[in-house]
Amino acid sequence: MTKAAGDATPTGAASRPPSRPTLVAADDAERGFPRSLLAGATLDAAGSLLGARLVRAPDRVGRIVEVEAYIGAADGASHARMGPTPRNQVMFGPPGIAYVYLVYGMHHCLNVVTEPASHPAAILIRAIEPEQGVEMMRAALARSRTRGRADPRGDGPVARRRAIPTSRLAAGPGLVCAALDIDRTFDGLDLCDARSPLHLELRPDGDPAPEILATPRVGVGYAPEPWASMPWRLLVVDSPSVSGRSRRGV
DNA sequence: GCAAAGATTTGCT
DNA sequence: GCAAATCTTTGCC
Repeated sequence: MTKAAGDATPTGAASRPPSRPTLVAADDAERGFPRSLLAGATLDAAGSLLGARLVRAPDRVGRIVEVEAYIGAADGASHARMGPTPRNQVMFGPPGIAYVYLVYGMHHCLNVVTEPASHPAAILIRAIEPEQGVEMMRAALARSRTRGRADPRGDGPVARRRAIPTSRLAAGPGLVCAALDIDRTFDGLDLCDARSPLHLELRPDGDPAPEILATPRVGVGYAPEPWASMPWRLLVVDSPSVSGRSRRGV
């Protein structure tokens, strides 16, 4: 009876990894995001992703403004440092595939697998600037926030909250997934295929190349040096949507 | 089979 | 500015 109709959250599927969609389809680079941009060096690919669009079909779109690069098995901060496991196996596959995992037991994180198969690298999407489907993002965010929470005061958990500025709806890796309804069922999805419910689109022609700033990655203090200090968090300098609370993006 | 830590976010002091 | 919430995955006995 775990199949409740309303909330489709597969809480009971703990003992079994979620079924994955078909891995790499034919080469749809012509219509989707060019896989070749993700097959090369991860840091170059990360630069290509800034300014690109993340599309959640049918109508949610955001401009990618912050990413982090995890360059391979030797990277002491990467999940790939432990070798292939049930969780990270898609990192060891071909580029352009989504790697989605759960962190701290509650937040999902979306990565784009890079470099050829057998080289386990990926790029974490840390923040997007909402462009379309803002109301749907807002609703999804509210839903994820109140999920499973009691109502201790009785006046509604959301009642006292102030409205979140649109620019901050997806200003963090967990928020990106919450706003776009991304969970582990998206693990293994082809992000280069324009038919995927979640996919990438190139930066529009009229869009100028963003000014990029590099800083150390966030939350990787457990990693040995030099990995913990490598400036592999890339962000768009003038974007109001980069992660961080009251701090500015530096 | 059990224990520890985590690529985060939020709310309160 | 600090600590809690929450549960999966990994590492070790």
